[in-house]
Parts: sequence; C-alpha cells; structure tokens
Amino acid sequence: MSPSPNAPTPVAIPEPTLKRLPYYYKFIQGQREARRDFVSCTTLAEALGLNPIQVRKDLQATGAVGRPKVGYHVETTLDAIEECLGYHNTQDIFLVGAGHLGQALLAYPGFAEIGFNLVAAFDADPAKVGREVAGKPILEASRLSDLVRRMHIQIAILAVPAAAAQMVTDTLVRAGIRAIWNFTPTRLAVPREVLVQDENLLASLSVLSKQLENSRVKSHKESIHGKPEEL
Amino acid sequence: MSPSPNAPTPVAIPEPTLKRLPYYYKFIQGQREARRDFVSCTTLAEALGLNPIQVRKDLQATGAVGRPKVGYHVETTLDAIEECLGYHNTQDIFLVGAGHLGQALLAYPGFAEIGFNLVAAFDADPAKVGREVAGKPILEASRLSDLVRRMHIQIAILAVPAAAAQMVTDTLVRAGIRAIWNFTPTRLAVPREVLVQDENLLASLSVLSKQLENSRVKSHKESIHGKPEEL
DNA sequence: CTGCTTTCGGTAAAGTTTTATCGATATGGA
DNA sequence: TCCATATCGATAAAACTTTACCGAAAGCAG
Ligand SMILES: NC(=O)c1ccc[n+]([C@@H]2O[C@H](COP(=O)([O-])OP(=O)(O)OC[C@H]3O[C@@H](n4cnc5c(N)ncnc54)[C@H](O)[C@@H]3O)[C@@H](O)[C@H]2O)c1
Ligand SMILES: NC(=O)c1ccc[n+]([C@@H]2O[C@H](COP(=O)([O-])OP(=O)(O)OC[C@H]3O[C@@H](n4cnc5c(N)ncnc54)[C@H](O)[C@@H]3O)[C@@H](O)[C@H]2O)c1
Repeated sequence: MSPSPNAPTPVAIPEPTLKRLPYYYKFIQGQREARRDFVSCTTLAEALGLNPIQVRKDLQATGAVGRPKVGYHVETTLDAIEECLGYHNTQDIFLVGAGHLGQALLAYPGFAEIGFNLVAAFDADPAKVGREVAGKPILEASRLSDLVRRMHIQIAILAVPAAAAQMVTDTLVRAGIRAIWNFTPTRLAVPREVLVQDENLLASLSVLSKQLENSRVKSHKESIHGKPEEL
Repeated sequence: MSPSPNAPTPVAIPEPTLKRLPYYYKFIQGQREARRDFVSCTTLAEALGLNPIQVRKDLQATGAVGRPKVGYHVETTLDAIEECLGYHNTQDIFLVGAGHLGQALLAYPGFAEIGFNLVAAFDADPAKVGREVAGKPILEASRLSDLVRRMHIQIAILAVPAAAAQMVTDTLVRAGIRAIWNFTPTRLAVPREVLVQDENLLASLSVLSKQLENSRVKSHKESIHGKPEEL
C-alpha cells in the first residue's frame, strides 16, 4: 500500500499496449533504415492504422520522450521499446511437444531476434527423439524435469495434445517453471506464482468468424434502413 | 440510432467473452460425457480458474438460461454456445503460405470440429505446389484470386513471410475476401469492411516475458517489505 | 522577430470489461 | 410443510482502456 521509497514508478504496462509495441518497433526500425532521425505519433498511427493519441500513450509507457513538432527520436525510442520488452536480456526457453506446431515453432527464427533462445524440444514419441529441427535437438520427455531445474529454465512453450497438457504442466511446475506459453486449447491449473499465456487459436478463429457474421447483419440492416455512408 | 422494430437484441458479444466460450464448451462437453444434466457457474469457474460471476455473464451473452440452485442445462447450453460461435454453419476457408506454420495449420484437425473446412493452401514456391498435406492440396499462388472469387471464400489464413503479407492481402481484398486471420507480424492495410484478426505470436511471447519480469520485481519487493501472504 | 502550425504531455471524459451486491427462485432436508 | 442454502438474473460499482481536449513547446515561413 505505502509507495515504495525511491521506485521509479514501475507501473505495470497494460497488456494491449505491450502487444502493440512490436509493431511500433518494426516500423521505427524501417524509419532508421530510411535514415530518418525522428518519427511522430501521427506518422506511426497513419502507417499502422491506429489512433495517434493511443500511439503517444503507448510510447509514453515505454519511457520514451518526444519533442513537440518533431516527434520521437528513432534511436532512443527503439532503445526504450527494446528495454521495455526485454529484447536485450537473452533467455533460454524450452518447447514441449515437437509435433506439427512444435516443429514450426522450432524452425522459426523470430524468437532469437527478440532475445529468446529456444534451446531444445522434448517429446514423448521415440520416433522423434534424437532428431533435430533447425539445429535444435528433440530430447526424451523424461529428461524435461531435470533439465528445467538444472538449466534454470523459466519459460516453456506447451504444444502437446490437449490430453497431455495438464500432466506436462504439472511436471513443469514441479521442476520450477515460472511461465508457460500455452498453445493447447486447455485452461491449465497452476499455482498463483506461475504465469500462463494462452494462445488459443481456435478461439481466435471463432472470434473472427463471429465478427464477420455481425458485420454481415449490420451491413444488411444498414442497407435496409438506408445508410450507405461510404466515407 | 432508432431501435430496430423486432430485432432480438443483437448486441455484439464482447471479444473477451467470445474467447472464453470455447473453454466453457469443452468443459460442458466433458460434463455431458459424465452423464451430468446440469452444470453451475460455480463449477465451471472452479474448473477453469475463472470468476463465477464472469462465467454467468458470459453464458448469459450466449442466450443460455439457467435455473437457480441447479445451474445450466448441459444440452441446451452447448447448443447455445454452438449457435453463438457458429459451430453449425460450415464455412470453407483458404490458407496462403504453406511453409512451416502453414503446414502445421493444414494438418490440424481442430478447425473442422468447429465448422471450418480448410479447403486448400496456396504457395508461391513451385517445389511445394502440387503436394498435399493431410489431404489438402497446395495450389499455385497465382490461382488464389480466381478461386477466392469463384468459391466465394470469405475467410483466409495468412501465413506468408512478412515481406509478402501486404501484397497477398491486396490480392485477397481485390478478390473479395471478407476476413483475414493474420499470422504475420505485420499490420495489414485493408478497407474498413474487411476484418483482420492478428495472431502476433512474438508479441504474445513478449507480453509473457514482461509479465514475468514484473512478477519478479514484485515478489522481490514483497520479500523486502515483508508481505509473505500465502493464502 | 512574430505569428502559424504541428506535436507533445498531462488531465479529463467516454467506453468496455470485470467484479460486487441483492433480491428472487428452486431444491433438499428438518 | 417450512427453512436453509445454492444459484440465477439484474443492476450497480470498480477497474481498466481508449479517446478527447487543451496548454505549452518548437520548428518554420514571412
Ligand atoms: N497444429 C496446429 O496448427 C495447431 C493449431 C492450434 C492448436 N494446436 C494445439 O497445439 C497442440 C499441438 O498440436 P500439434 O498439431 O502439433 O499436435 P501433434 O500431435 O502433431 O504434436 C503433439 C506432439 O506432442 C508429443 N507428445 C504427446 N504427449 C507428450 C508428452 N506427455 N510429453 C511430451 N510430448 C508429448 C507427441 O509425440 C507429438 O509429437 C495441440 O494441443 C493442439 O490442439 C495446434
Ligand atoms: N513458424 C512459426 O512458428 C511462426 C511463428 C510466429 C510467426 N510466424 C509468421 O508466420 C509467417 C510464416 O512463417 P513460416 O515459418 O511458416 O515461414 P516459411 O518461410 O516457412 O513459410 C512461408 C511460405 O510462404 C510462401 N510464400 C512466400 N511468398 C508467397 C506469396 N506471395 N504467396 C504465397 N505464398 C508465399 C513460401 O513459399 C513459404 O512456403 C511469417 O510471417 C512468420 O513471421 C511463424
């Protein structure tokens, strides 16, 4: 309750903001390559199809400061975002379940670019164990617990069949995992101190489909009630 | 502005709710298999680690009605969720970009279960064209536009390299696509009437990593300021 | 140098989503 | 039969996110 003595306001950054930061980062990188030194919220917003005020608030949250009439300094703003998202501090992570999805993730070079080192995968299928994908070994699932512990792995990617999800989670938790990136369509039961980020792809697709249905109804209504606003 | 004459309250269901519905669905299916006829918000919330009041509001949004002291009828509630998420009305969809991620999606049987029929993939790589993945053909990218139009495809999955994302999007839009499920880390420019659902995996991982960092700071603070609340 | 315009930062308002409160209803046991 | 209790539905409060507003700073044109 009492404010910390000298804490530099470590106000948690809202999740929607965190999800937008990578877009700003990518665009500002492009500006750097184009040899531009400054970029304004207006420009960013225009390019990304967002509200300029929202962009400004998001950048403020990273600690970046802008100059009126000029915008934000490209280099320092990139640094601020990197700092904010922790692109610097490299982190080793594991993947559990080297099936279709797991192997796609293994092969993906994008993680390394933002400071994650996907070290190894684990699988229960003997036919997969021993193979490599993109230079990453697929190890025996039975070794998971021990290696999480010994290598002090904090984050694991979960890409096993739904039926195995909770069991693997329990193993990870017992081994001391701190966060799980969950691609299974299961709600995982974990202790309060363990974080879970759900990536429920089916749910996302359902949302899209539902919104499509809504928009159909809406535009139909509009066309009936006569509201052909097209600008 | 004026209320529609006889519309059955087509209030748009909030996205967070839509994303939770599949979890309820899956759990209630389990209850059906266990021969239970009713399920309460309390039970659901307990099992899924959610707030019971939230569960109740979510179910209300689907149109399901419950009985005090008893809960929600399993069969009718499943129907309500199916109806709400459109699990019934089957829909053909296309995938563009049959690379690592695209092929994992092609092989995934989950889409069919919720009413989506992933008909075909399209790729620019001649080495991939002509092959099949899980019985789904990989077709020449040049045929995309024509087939979207002729088959009246409304939803496309975008899994091409970021560099090609906008170009493919433009093609899809010109061909009359209505919604794009976007796995590239790019913000797509589309006309207002086209929906885009972004699935920015790197952004999600960044969020998780940041939250982990926050929780570390917090628990450290707590341990200093003495706040070992453990219940 | 002066005024015009763009853009920032802070604060306030509006909109959404989550959580709380409370009366009503139905069930099961006294 | 009647009471205690679990649970629902509705309404309200709280928390969070997005959007708006306004004064100040800084570049630019004349
Ligand atoms: N493939 C997709 O596109 C896709 C899309 C959305 C969601 N998902 C979800 O992702 C998960 C994985 O999907 P997939 O298509 O890769 O499935 P998959 O069957 O191809 O792969 C699962 C892998 O996990 C391994 N495995 C099983 N039990 C294990 C255990 N106890 N420990 C370690 N490894 C174990 C299997 O051997 C297999 O290699 C599923 O939960 C699925 O619902 C996948
Ligand atoms: N693989 C992953 O796990 C992963 C994770 C997160 C994000 N993503 C994103 O998903 C996208 C695809 O990733 P990937 O790993 O599958 O890449 P990939 O390179 O394996 O596959 C891309 C495919 O797209 C095809 N392609 C290229 N240009 C095309 C065009 N104009 N029309 C049709 N097809 C075209 C290529 O031939 C290739 O088969 C990328 O944008 C990536 O950033 C992938």
